[in-house]
Amino acid sequence: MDRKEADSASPRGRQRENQRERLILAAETRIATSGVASLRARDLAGDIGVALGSIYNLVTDIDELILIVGSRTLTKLDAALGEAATAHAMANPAGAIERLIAIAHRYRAFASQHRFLWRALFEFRLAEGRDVPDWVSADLKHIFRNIVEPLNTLMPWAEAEKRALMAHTLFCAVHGVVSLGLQGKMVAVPAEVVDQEVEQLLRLTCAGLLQEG
Amino acid sequence: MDRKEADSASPRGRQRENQRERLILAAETRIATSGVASLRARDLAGDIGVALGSIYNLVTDIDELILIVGSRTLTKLDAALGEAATAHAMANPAGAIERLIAIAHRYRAFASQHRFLWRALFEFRLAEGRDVPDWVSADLKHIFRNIVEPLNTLMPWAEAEKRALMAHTLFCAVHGVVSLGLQGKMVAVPAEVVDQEVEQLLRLTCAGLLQEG
DNA sequence: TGTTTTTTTGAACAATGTTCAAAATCGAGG
DNA sequence: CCTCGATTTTGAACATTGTTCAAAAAAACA
Repeated sequence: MDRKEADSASPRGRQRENQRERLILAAETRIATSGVASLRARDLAGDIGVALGSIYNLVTDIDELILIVGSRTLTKLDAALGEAATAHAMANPAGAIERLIAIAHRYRAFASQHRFLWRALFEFRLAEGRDVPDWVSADLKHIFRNIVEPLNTLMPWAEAEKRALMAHTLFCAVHGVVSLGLQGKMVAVPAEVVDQEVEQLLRLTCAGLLQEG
Repeated sequence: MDRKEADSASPRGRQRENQRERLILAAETRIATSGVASLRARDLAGDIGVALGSIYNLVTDIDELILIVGSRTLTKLDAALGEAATAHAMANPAGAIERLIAIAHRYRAFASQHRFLWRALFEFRLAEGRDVPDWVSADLKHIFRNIVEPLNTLMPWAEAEKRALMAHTLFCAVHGVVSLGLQGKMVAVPAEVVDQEVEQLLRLTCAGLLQEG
C-alpha cells in the first residue's frame, strides 16, 4: 500500500523525521540571524549536509518552512506573554492596568530580542491563493486570552464581545507602536522610549475606560 | 564637458525626462493593481515600449523606482490627511478630538483605497546599507503636524516635546489597528469595524488626556 | 556628408526556487 | 550473503528574475 506519510516508527521514517527537524532548525537559525529575506535553499541544503533537491523531499516549499518557523515563533511569543501575564495580581483595576503594561513591555522585549523571527511573522506574505494556516488562529486565541483577562476587571459592564474587540484593538495599537518604533522606518526610537510610549498609551486608554464605567 | 545629469531643457533631456516619467507611472500602476512584489523589470520595459536594458538608463535600480513611487504615495497621503484635518474646527477639546478621529478615519480610508500603494510604503525593506531618503522625513513632518495641532488643544499643559511624542504614539497606534485589521493576517476585520476601533481608541486616549490636565 | 558622442539595445550573466531522470540505498526473500 | 524491486537521494537542468555591457543605432556636430 502506498503510504504518503512516512511511518515515523520505521528506521526510514525516523531518519526522515530527523532530517526535517534539522532543516527546520537550520531555517530558524538563519532567519533569526539574517532575516527571512536571506533564506536560500542551497544554504539550507549545505547546513544539514544534503543535496539541494532533498530539501523538497522534506518540505514542499521554502514557504512552508517559513510558516513552520513562524508557528514556532508564535508559540514562543505566547509563552513569553503568558509569563508576563502572571507577574501582577489583578483583583483591582490598578493591578489589571499593571498587568496589561507588563504584557505590552514583554511584547516589546520579545520583538527586540527576536528581531528577525518576530519580523518574519508580519513580513511574510502568503502566496496568492493559500490561506492562513490553523495554528495562527490557535496561538492568537491564546495570546488574546491574556489581554481579555485584565479587561474583564477593567470593563466589567461591557459584553464579552466588546471586551474581545477592545483586546484586539489594544493588541494592534501596541503592535503598531512597537513595530514602527523599533524598525525605525520613519524615526528610529530607542527601546526605552517605545516602552514609555506603550505604557502611556495603555494608561490613558485604561483611564478612559474606568471613567466610562 | 561631461554633464552627469541630462539637461532637461535640451530635446535629448526632454525625451529622457519623459521616458522616466512614463516609467514611474507604469511602476505606480503596476504596484497599485498587483502589489510591489509583482513588479518586473521586463514588464515595465514592455509597458513603456523600451528595451530591457533601457530601464537602467532611467533609474539605477528597481528599488529606486519603488522608493519614488513611495514618495508619491506619501505625498498623496499627506494631502488626504491634510484635507481631513481641516474638516473640524478645533477651539474646544471636543472639536480637537473629532479632528483626530477624522484624520484617523481618513487614514483608514486611504489604506483601503490605495491598498497596494499603501502597503508598499511599509513592506518595502531598504537594501542593507542604504538609508532612508530625505523625502520620507519631510513628508512625515507634514503628516505629524496635522496630529500635533489638535494635541496642542488637548494637552496644553505639556511641553512641545511631550506632544510630539504623543503624536508619534497615536499615529503608530492607529496605524497598527488599520494595518493588522485590514490585511487580515490574524483576523480579517471589515473596514467599518476598523473605523470603530480607531475611534474608540482615540476617544479613550483623549478622555485620559483631558482627565490628566 | 563624415565623424564623434550619446543612447538604446538585447544577448549574456548571476542568483535563485523548483523539477525530475538517474544513481544510490535499503529491505526482504531466498 | 546475495539479489531484486522499491524507495530515497542526488545534482544537473530549467525557469524566472535583476543587472551588465559590448555593439548597433541615433543624434549632434563640423
